[in-house]
Formats: sequence, C-alpha cells, structure tokens
Amino acid sequence: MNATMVPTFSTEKQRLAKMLKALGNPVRFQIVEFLANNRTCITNDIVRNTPLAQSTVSQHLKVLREAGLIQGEIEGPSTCYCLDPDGFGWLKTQIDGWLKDYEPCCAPGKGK
Amino acid sequence: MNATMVPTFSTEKQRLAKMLKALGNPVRFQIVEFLANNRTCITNDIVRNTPLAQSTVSQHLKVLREAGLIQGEIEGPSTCYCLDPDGFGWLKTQIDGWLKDYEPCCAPGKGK
DNA sequence: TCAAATAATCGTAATTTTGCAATAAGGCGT
DNA sequence: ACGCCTTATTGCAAAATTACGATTATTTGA
Repeated sequence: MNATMVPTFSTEKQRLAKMLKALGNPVRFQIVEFLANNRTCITNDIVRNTPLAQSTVSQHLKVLREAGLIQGEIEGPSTCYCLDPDGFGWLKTQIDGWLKDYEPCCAPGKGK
Repeated sequence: MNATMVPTFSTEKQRLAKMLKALGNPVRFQIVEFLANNRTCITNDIVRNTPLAQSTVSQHLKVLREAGLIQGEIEGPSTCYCLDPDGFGWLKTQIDGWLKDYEPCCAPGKGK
C-alpha cells in the first residue's frame, strides 16, 4: 500500500488472485455483502454485525482494502468504508477474460 | 454432489461463497487459468504443469468441481476437465448484484 | 488536559487448509 | 487374467490462516 492508498500489484494475475483470495474468506464475504446492502459506510457497525472481535474485523477490512475491493476514508475518530466499484468492475472483466471464446471441450452430451 | 454431477447448494449465497473460496486458492486459480488457455481438456496434463503431487491436484480439481466451476467427464481411463461457462456466468451476475445501483459513500474527493 | 470512543497493529494460540505418500478403483491392451 | 496407466480417496504432518486480547494512536467533547 502506497501513500495514495491505491494498492499496487506486480502483475494483473497477482491482483486478480489477491482479490479472489480476499473474497474467499466467509467473514470477508459477509463484510462485502454488508457493504453492498448498506451503502451508508460503516465501520464499527460491521463489528456489531458480527460475533467477532474488533481487531479481527479490522484485519479483514485491511485485507479487503489491500485487494482493492473496498475503500476506507478516515472521518474523525472513525473510518468510513464502502465497496470500490472500480475494483469489482475490474474483477468482472477479468472473469470475462476466462470465458472469452471459450467452448467446453467435454460438455455433457458432446462427443464421447 | 449428486448423481447428475451437478452440485447442490442450500442458498445462492452459499454457492457464491463456495465458488469464491475455491477460486481463492492460488493453485486452483492457476488450474482455472490453465483450463481457460487450453480448452483441450486435460487431466494428467494439469499435474505435469504443476510441481504438486497427483493426489494434491486431484483434490483441488474436486473442490473446483464441487463449486460448479469446472466439469469433469470420464473418458476411458482418464478424466477430461474443462471450465463450466454457466458457473462462471452465474458468478459474474452475482458480482453484478453487489454493484447494482451502488454508489460509494466515501469516494475519494467526495464530500468533506 | 483528561476521559471516552474508535480503529489499527502486534504477538500468540487455535483452527483450518494444504500437500504428500500410500492405497484403492476402474479402464485398456495383450 | 495380467500388468499398465490414470485418477480418486484416505490418513496424517506441515504450513498457512484466523481470532483474540492487549496495546497504541488518534479524535472528540467535557
């Protein structure tokens, strides 16, 4: 993480892998869902919506931030978090890349 | 996994979480990339394109299969694997759901 | 300035995941 | 039937991740 708070990645593949790894954890998955449903950016609210300790949630938020999936803005004593639409948009296009011109070679009912 | 080889999930959220968890592992990520690049479905080739043991690769393939991300068709003594376009398509629409009508509440440069 | 509130970081224990060898199981050719 | 080949499964050790309490830092209001 650099001074501009924008994560850097050596390659696109690494960025994609990092994103998916971040989303692969059930707690972080729920945090993303929470942010998607409550655009009103919350920070301590996330802790309250979870059985976990504050420090644990804070760590997960850090992982999501460093993956470029959420943004956190310090507002007074608290931090306001929200999804990063650009990050998710980029993620979608990457998944698209996997399917580009893809035809399953062993689709059920094909060949044999 | 039932008789039709189609994974079942109690809820959509669980299915999504399972998919993302499957993709969150670097080895499985590379397997997906390999399958995306080599539509000629391979099985033992995946093992050869990896420093891992056959049993390890087999386990990862199982996880991807049970997440609905790849399909495996038994062809004689070997198994032919390929991406499941439907699974990936579904994944994309789910991610879209997160962004639907979403506006970041703490975008850099906004408010304050 | 001081106490309260919020959040990040650090060290460590508990849990989970991963990787491997060994084994089992099925198909193919002779 | 017999090897040979390919893949799946199992049990266990190693590695990685996660969760927590304690601590630190910062802001706000009294």
